[in-house]
Amino acid sequence: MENVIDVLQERGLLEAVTNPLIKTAATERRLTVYAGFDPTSESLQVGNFVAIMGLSHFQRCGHHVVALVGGATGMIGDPSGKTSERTLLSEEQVRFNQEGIRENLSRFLDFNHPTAKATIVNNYDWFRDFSFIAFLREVGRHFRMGSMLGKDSVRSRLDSEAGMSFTEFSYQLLQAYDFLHLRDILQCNVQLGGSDQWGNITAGTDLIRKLRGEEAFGVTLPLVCDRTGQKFGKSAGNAIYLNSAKTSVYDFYQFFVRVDDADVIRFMKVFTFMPIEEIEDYASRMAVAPEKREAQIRLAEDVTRRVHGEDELKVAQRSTAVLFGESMDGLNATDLQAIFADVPSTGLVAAQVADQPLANVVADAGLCKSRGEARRLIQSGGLYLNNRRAEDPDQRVAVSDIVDGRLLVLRSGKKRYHLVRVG
RNA sequence: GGUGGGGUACUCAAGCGGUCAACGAGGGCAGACUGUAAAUCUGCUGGCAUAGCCUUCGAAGGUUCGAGUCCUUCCCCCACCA
Repeated sequence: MENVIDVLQERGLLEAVTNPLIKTAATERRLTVYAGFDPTSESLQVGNFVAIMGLSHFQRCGHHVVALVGGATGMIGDPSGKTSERTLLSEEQVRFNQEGIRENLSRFLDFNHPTAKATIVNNYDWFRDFSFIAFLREVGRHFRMGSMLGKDSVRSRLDSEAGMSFTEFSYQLLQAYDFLHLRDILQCNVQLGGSDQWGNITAGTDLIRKLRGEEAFGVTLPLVCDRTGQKFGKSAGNAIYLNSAKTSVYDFYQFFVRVDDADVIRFMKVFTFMPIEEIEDYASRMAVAPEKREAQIRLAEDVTRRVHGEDELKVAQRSTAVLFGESMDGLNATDLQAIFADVPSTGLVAAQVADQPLANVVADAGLCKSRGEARRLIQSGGLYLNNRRAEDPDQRVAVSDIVDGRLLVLRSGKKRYHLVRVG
């Protein structure tokens, strides 16, 4: 069995460890590692993928893994909303989101593995009945102000204009306690997290050392950014989700197809299990013929297959072939519907479409935020109706534009498609 | 609690009573070019029934023919002091 720390390092997935002894520990015994996920949405995002891959590598190397849903910490983290209703609603929402997240995770972690077990827990379960007074007496007293204030996460906030509330300041105590609790109930001895989690993780290892006299480990993963320094996982300002109801398989696939040359090799190492040699092979071929974008296509294929399955991948690939290929003349509504199955779509009644100003239809369909924006898009030549550029901002949708009386294909720019179902 | 500074559009940031839907920069969107690229150049970037109208400058009032700009109260943030 490979050493998981070596594997992470080789793939550029290792930022730092709290204690180098973890490397020998990883070969000598079966570790139990946990990573936390905030249930702020019913679906994880591509941004969470790094941590998932991290856990996955641990499990593949024979260690136990624990995915923690931050039901309690998630509630603290978000200060907006109304206090009285919020707690109850959030609890339901968190339960709901936990299922979505569990579903996401089950595609990557093996919950039925005979030896390397995977578990999912929710920290709300142990924080719910933990009173503030009890928490201060049992946990708070072990934390020193000096070290709490010394954390980068705290200092940078205190130095900024935004400042920091006590609630946010206390967050590190909650996460430290999570680690301690998981150590007690599941013999968890490693915490995995993004590099921004360093302070929270060391708070946990310190607490365990102090109260249990044991050395627990922390491993941080690099924050994955693209070449422009943007945090990975956003497309046009929207997060890319792992759940196809929130981000269509087509958009998901396309997101990876469009990865920049400068990032694609690194992303292959991070987001796939492809052997390093094979990845290097793509790197050398890309150096010769970058315009073929073989690496991007392979990356998109690999990730889409693992997240959404073979069948969904095929549909996305077929859609891509048509959408970036020929004109759509000669295709009927049924063909189009199949091809555009994964393209975002909106249902509108016939009266909202036939003989209506194109700009209104575009706005109503949700392709643009407002009619004014739709008009500007048409004026700048960026709007296509059934793959033909719209020329006039005042033009109306002709009945003959509606394919088989059922469908309208809108496109903004070169690649953002939107389907209107007329019914 | 005291003193001082500050809250302007997605973000940063101009704005010294009318010429402010609000300079500029970044970001975003679109066009040309291209590899569904990068770089570059160009246009747009509050809403609408778009030569016009409506709603915005922390909140609410007030002064004024007219307020993002002046006054009052309140809310929030920052710094220093306690």
